[in-house]
Amino acid sequence: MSNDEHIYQQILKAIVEHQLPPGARLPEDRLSEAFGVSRTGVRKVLQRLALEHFVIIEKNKGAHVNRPSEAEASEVLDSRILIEPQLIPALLNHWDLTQSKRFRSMAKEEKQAEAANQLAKSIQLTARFHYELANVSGNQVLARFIEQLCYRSSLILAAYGTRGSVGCECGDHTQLLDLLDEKKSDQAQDWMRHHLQHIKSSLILDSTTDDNIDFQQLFTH
Amino acid sequence: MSNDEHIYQQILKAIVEHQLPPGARLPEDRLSEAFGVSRTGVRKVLQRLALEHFVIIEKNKGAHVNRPSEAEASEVLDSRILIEPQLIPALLNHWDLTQSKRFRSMAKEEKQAEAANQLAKSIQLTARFHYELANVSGNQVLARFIEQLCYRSSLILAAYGTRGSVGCECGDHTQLLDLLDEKKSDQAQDWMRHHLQHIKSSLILDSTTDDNIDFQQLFTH
DNA sequence: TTCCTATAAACTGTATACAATATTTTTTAT
DNA sequence: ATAAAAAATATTGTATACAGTTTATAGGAA
Repeated sequence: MSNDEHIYQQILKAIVEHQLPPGARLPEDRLSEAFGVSRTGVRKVLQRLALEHFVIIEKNKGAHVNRPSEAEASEVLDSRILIEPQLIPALLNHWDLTQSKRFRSMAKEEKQAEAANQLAKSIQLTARFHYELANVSGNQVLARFIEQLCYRSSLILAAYGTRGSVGCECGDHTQLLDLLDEKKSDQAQDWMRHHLQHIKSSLILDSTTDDNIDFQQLFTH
Repeated sequence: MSNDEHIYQQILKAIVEHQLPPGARLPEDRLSEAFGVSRTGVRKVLQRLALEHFVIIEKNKGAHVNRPSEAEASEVLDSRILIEPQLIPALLNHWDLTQSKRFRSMAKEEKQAEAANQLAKSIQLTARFHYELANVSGNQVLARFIEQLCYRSSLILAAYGTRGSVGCECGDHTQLLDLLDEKKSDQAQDWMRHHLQHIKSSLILDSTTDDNIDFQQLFTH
């Protein structure tokens, strides 16, 4: 793996696993020192992360971890709800025992991570289950897009997730695998739709943001 | 518009409108001279274009305009076929006379550009019709993705399009607008699906690439 | 104290320098 | 004349320098 890619993966992982919370500043000096490269290298990575909506870069103010708006959160989930179920027919064309076993082992790992309260690992595996599944459909272009949306969803959970959100998201992926094994395309699609809808409704999207609190309403009763 | 954004738009335009054909090299010196900035600025833009699949950057070899593989071409069109029709229900929620007029004037401009054989303008307007339509659906995340896919489609046309492809792609967008005005959601979705399918099948995806010609088969008859 | 202002420190934006790699041209031997 | 080898040129990758901007700190007046 190239050096840039390594730095990219490290920072993305830290953001997605909520080590770097939304709003956290990312000074180029500190990062270049941490990774042992010049600012040139980290700037490149930060610009990529900005294009992918994981960080925001403001002119002369540098980069900070994105705090997704409610609209963004909603749209990312809606996009997944629209696309992921649609991938299932193509996915079933490539579905076989090997795939089934692979995903079952992933689902098992997920449950273990969740049981052991390993938040970071749990988040990582949940996202991975979805985008690896998208990948089986065979359309790389869509799979890459879904991968991005899964990572963005992890970031959204950091901002709007309830305590049990990640566990919720797990739901139980083995249910889906059962339907896939039985080639029940329509039911699998419905399951996926409801699964994602469930995640979306577990978010707290009630337009009370930190920096825009209506004190008048809050203290007048 | 920031300076970077200006350079980005200029180069993207040149690629999408087939001024810079697939395979064309993009030396940083030449570009920085042309735009009157240092290499730093153009590198940033080239890296963005690479992430978006408009150019390919090879280590120590620099950037050249991407020549999409057949698989990529096929997947980009398939992605549009999957998503764009699905956007129509949401789109109809925001559809009114103002929108209708706006798009009819765009469709008219398209026809004129095509009639006048203005290839570049024609390509630009055809892509724009689609991604502006996606934008009306209200989901910015999906709309931005569709915008990318539309531009990539233009690049794909440069590589695999037949002479009449661009004209073909125009089909007649006013037909769709008629269906939208009548709120015929299902028919509009079908129209969109067939429209995109038509564009896809107009491409020449027959695995005979320039650098892999089977001379044996070609001259043995 | 609290607020405003001035100064200092930290940080980003852009250009440039230099080393490493690739490409082209020239030279040399067969 | 052709092909291989060597030198010269061009191009990219990375670090660094410096100017411009923002943010933090300190000092002084109400």
